[in-house]
Amino acid sequence: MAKNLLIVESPAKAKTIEGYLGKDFTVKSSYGHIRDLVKSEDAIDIANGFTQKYEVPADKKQVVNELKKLAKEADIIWLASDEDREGEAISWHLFETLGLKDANTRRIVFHEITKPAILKAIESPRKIDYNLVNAQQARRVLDRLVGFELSPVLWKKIKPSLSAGRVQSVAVRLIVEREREINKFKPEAAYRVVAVFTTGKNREVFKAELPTRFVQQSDAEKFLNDCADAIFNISSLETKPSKRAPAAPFTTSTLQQEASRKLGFSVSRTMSLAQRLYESGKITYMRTDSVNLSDTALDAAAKEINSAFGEKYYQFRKYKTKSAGAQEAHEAIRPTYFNHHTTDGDSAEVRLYELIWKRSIASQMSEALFEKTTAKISISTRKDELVANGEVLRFDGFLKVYLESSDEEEENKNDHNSENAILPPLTKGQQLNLRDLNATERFTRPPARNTEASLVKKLEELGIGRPSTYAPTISTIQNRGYVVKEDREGKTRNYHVLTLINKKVVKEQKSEITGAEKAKLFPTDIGVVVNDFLVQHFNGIVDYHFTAGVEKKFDEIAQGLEDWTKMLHKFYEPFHQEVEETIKTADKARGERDLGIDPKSDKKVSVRIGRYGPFVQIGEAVEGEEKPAYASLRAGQMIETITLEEALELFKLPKKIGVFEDKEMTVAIGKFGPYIRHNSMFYSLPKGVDPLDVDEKAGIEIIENKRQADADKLIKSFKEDPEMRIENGRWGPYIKSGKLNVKIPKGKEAAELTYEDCKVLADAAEKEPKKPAKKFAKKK
DNA sequence: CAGTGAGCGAGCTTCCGCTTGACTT
Repeated sequence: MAKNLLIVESPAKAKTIEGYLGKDFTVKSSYGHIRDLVKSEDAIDIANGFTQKYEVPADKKQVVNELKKLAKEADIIWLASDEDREGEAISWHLFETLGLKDANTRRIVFHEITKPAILKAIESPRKIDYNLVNAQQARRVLDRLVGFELSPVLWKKIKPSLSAGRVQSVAVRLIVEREREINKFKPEAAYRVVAVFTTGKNREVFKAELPTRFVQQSDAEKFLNDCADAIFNISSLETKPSKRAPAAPFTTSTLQQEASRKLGFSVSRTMSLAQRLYESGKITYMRTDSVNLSDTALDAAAKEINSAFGEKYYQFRKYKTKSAGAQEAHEAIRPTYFNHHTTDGDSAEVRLYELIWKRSIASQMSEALFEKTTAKISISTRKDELVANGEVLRFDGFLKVYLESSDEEEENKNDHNSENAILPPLTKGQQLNLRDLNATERFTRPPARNTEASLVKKLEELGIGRPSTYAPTISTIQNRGYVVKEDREGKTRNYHVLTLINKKVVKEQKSEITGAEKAKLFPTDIGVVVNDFLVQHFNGIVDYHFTAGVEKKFDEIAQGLEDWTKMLHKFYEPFHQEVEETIKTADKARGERDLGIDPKSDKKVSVRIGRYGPFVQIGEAVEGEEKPAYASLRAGQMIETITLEEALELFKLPKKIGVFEDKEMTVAIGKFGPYIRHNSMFYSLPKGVDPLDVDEKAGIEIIENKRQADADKLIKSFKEDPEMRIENGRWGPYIKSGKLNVKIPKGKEAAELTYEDCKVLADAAEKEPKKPAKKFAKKK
């Protein structure tokens, strides 16, 4: 029988440690926190020093019971939860809930899961640090008070079931404010001049650019004309060495960012893949804010670099955390075994593993060395000089395995930049042959919309949220409908290009797509209304620096410099006052906006949020008079930005366009685009057709075309039941039984199936359990 | 793939952080 019970937070960790400690130790996991505040209003007794009422949630009862039993049988209980605020609280909750005794309980901590680290920890146990526990309680209580007092204000003033909190509300605010910056942004055009020169016998080609841009087209044109007969010489040539150092190994946040940029993973996908790698022992813990590598890891990395790449590629490095709120209870995310350059598993797992391996290995490698060359080119007819930049890699160093990407790079990838190309051999004074010269109109860019990962980056910079909550927070603000992750189509924009051809300037107009977005975060109307309400009435809470401020207080509590109940009182009293005041005095917020007057009816046009979402209204509801006209906004339209014209357009549809086979045809726009409704059937309009242009004749044509296409698809129909048919689909034939599509089992020939065969298959398919509507459906 | 948009009232919603499943494809 084991004499010792050691409890950690994660079962995967428990398994590893059990292997290190031998049979005198039973190592178990608490699966994170084992208790939480009760859900009801009496969870916190404010008048009584913020006394808390805790309960063991249903899904934790089993764990707690097992731990209780094992604790009774053990001589010594080792509480080995993480060494941070939350970890200390977990130990305290375990102590309380399991009914442990001071005499045989030991609190130990370690930062890395290695045998020496754990043995060392066991040699120097301590007591539970109640200052740290108090800091956690203050954090927990403050979050509950903020969340559970603020949310009901929203239910009263905006809509039921809404939520607000210290973290999520700031996340939404970041998205709303970024969207406003983008809407406000006015792009400025200027001409960028690029010249292409040839040199030497082989007529090698390189590009040079004018450092200044011309706002006026006439200035750009004059420049080009001036160059028509000019002589170009290298006026100066400068070569400077430069170097680049590798990035620190991954934390949760940087892993999410790189996996998003390089692999296109959402933050939750990254985390669940990382969890799988962690559970199968391939990487260290994936929820961390530390950039530290353990000594054993450093040794292993050094060994691997020396043997795989050679000594000159190795460089010992120690990284310091940059994020203010870091608690560093774990190591950085790294492979468990540096000599495993790749791994098995599905391709996403493999790609994430390789990313982690490369980043970790590169972090202990030498700098990359470059030679940067800048050539200035004089123009005999102008004072301006053209500049050509070249970069030559002299030693690859860490670039042999890994190059960190950046958001800016993503931004610039459309801009055909000539920067950092390789220059041919050049000499000072050398005369160059001009091959091409043009001036292209370029526009300043609005600030970039956030991706999930770039939002995580900002939250981390502000010290808001923790590694374990970044992914859930991003999901929450989407699930609440405050923010949507969407693709949006761009708009066509014209720009001008001036080109010097045969010593004459030729003007050309070209067009490009601008503003197209893929998987970016957009605020919704309800997100905007909730945010504006919170900013107006609870500015202190949604202030970007609120968390940083309270974190400072929590640190003081943790150091025993501040009393946690005093701190909470100081916060709570004015906050609660604000809540009461707002409930009493604030108006209901519907985000209403007046767009102007409808020229046809002379009535007021307004938009606001209704029960079913945002809608436009023409006129006002007055008793005894005709009801106002209503129309819902379409996807991509927002209260804040819709114009009067766009709003009035909404009333042109649905439109009756005529009669076909004694039934009316109606054109409307639905979730999947414009369609014709006829005899309870839907017919999508062909792409590019304006629904307002569709008349009776065009409508009939569309319906007949669709019927013809359906007939072409038909393989077989049955007299017994007109709803039952076999059709040719994209992936081969299938049975269509009413609304249900049924796969044809392998080995059966579609054309030979009888009605009875189809009926049996369809009935079987009907009985099959339907997949749930959402992955994480509502909790009961 | 609708068009809707009044009011009342009971009963419900909601936070952040620490952990994994149990589900699909």
